[in-house]
Amino acid sequence: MSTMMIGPSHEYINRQSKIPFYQQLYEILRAKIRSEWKPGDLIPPESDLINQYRVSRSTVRQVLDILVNEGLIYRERGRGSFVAHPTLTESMTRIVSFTEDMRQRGFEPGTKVLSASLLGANIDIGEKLQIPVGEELARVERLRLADGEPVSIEDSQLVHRYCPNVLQHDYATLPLREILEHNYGIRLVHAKQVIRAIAAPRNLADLMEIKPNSPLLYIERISYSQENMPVEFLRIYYRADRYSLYNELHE
Amino acid sequence: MSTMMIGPSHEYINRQSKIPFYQQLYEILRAKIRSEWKPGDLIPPESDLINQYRVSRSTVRQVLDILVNEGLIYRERGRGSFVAHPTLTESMTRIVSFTEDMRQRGFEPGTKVLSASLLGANIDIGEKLQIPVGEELARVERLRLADGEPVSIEDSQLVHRYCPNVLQHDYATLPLREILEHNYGIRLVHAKQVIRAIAAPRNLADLMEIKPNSPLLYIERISYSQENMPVEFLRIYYRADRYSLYNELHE
DNA sequence: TAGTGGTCTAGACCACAAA
DNA sequence: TTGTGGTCTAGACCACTAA
Repeated sequence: MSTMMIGPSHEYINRQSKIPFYQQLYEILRAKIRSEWKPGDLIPPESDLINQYRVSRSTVRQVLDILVNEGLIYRERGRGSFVAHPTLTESMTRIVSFTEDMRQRGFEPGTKVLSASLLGANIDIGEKLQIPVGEELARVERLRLADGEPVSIEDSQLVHRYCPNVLQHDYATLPLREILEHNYGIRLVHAKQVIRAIAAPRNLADLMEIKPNSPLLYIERISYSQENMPVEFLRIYYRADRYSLYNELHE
Repeated sequence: MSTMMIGPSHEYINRQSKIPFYQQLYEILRAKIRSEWKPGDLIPPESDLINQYRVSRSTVRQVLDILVNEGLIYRERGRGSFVAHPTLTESMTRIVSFTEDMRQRGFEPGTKVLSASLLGANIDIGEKLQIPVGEELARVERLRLADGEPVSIEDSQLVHRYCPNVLQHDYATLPLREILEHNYGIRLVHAKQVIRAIAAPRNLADLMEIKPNSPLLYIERISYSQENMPVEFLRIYYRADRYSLYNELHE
C-alpha cells in the first residue's frame, strides 16, 4: 500500500490564506456532506454557520448557493437546509463510479478483471491524453456485473507517470477513483464524453453473454484531474438490454 | 395563423410587483441575450446595470451569477462580462431543436413529414403525460436529414388540448418549439429523457436507409411547459453511424 | 411567537486588464 | 491610472414553518 494522501480538512477558516473564505467553507461543508451528514439530515442554520466560522451571512449564503446548484443540499424556507438525496439525474452530470451507479439503481455490483498491463501510447490516445507517443500507460480491462450478470466492459487507460505502480492495487474491489485519490492525491473532477450506439463485436459479445451484433451503448470518456490534466481514457460498452442513461434538460 | 402570444418584455424593474427584482432583471437580460446581444458581445458592466435598473450591486451580481451558471455569459476580471458562445456541450444540458443541433454540428438540416394525425392516449402515454386514457393527442412523425441524408426519425405526441389545431401549422419548416411558443404561449423549459441503444426494426431501417438490426441511439423524452405540465412525449431514433452525443461531467 | 431561509441595500477593499 | 469583476461585511425587512 502506498502512502495515504488525504487533503487536510480544517474545521476553521484560515484568515491568512489566499483562498477565499467561501471556498474554504465550501470544502468544509462538502467534506461533512460526504462523510458526517447523511441524506435528509438538517444542516446547521445560516446563523450557526455565521457564528461558528465567523463570516458574514452573504458569505455563508454564497456557499450554500453553490451547494444547492450542485444538488448537494436543498433549502426549505422556514424549515432549514437539508442534505439532498442522490437521484438518478446525477449520473449524467456527476462523475460516479460503477459501484455507486449500480447501488443507486438497486443492484449489487461485481467486477471481474480481464487484463491489467502496461503499454505505450499510440498517436490517437496520445492526443487525447496530451502525452507523447510511446509514453507508458496502465491499462485495465474489467467486466462489470450487476447481481452477477454482465452489464458492461470497461477499458481504462491511465497515464502511468501520474500513478506509478497503480496496477499493484486491488482495482477489482476498490473503485479506481478511490485508489487515485487516496494513493496519488488525484481527484477526477471533470470529464468529457461521447455517447454512441454500436454493434457488439464477437469478442465483447461472448464476454457479455449476448449475440454478436447486438446493440451496445458505447461511451468514450477523458477524465481530468483537479489540475486539469487528462489522466484517464476510458471506453465503456454497455449491454443495451441492461443499461440506459437518464438525464434532465433545461432551457 | 393563430394569435401571437409573446410575453411582455419590460425594460424596467416593477417595484410594486411581487416578483423579486433579481428575477425581473434576469428576464430582461435573458431576453437581450436571445435577441439583441450576440455571442462574444461585451454586456454592460455591473455599475451600468446598477444605475440603469436602480438596484444594488448584490442584486445585479445575483442575476449575473445565475447567467454564468446557466452558461449564458462568462466574466473576465478586469475586462467585463460577455455573452457566451454556444458550445456542443449544451446539447446535452439545454433543450435544442434538431435544426439548431444540426447547424451547430455544421450540417444543413432537412425534414420530411411521414405522418400527422390525431389519436387517443393509451395507458402508457397517458401516465407519462399525466392525462386520462383516451385524451386526444396530436402525433407527428418526421424523418430528419443532414445534408440530405437520413439521420433520425422523431415521433412526437402532443397533448392536443394545450395546442388545438397544431397540425395545421408548417412543422416541416418551423421548429415545433417555435410553433408552441409563438402560437400557444407554451415554452418547453424542462425535459426528462432516457437514452438507450436498440436494434433497428425493419420499418425504421428502410426509412433511414440502413440495414435492419443496425444499432440505433434511442431517446425517449418527456418535455414540460413553463407551468411544469407535461406537453410532449417524444421518441427519437438516431442512426448510430451518423450521430453521437457529447457532454461534460463534473464532480 | 421564534426561528428559518429569501431578498435587498450601501459600502468597503482587493486583483486584474488595458490604456 | 481607471474601470472591471471578486470578495466580504453589517444590517434590514419579509415570508414561511412549526411550536
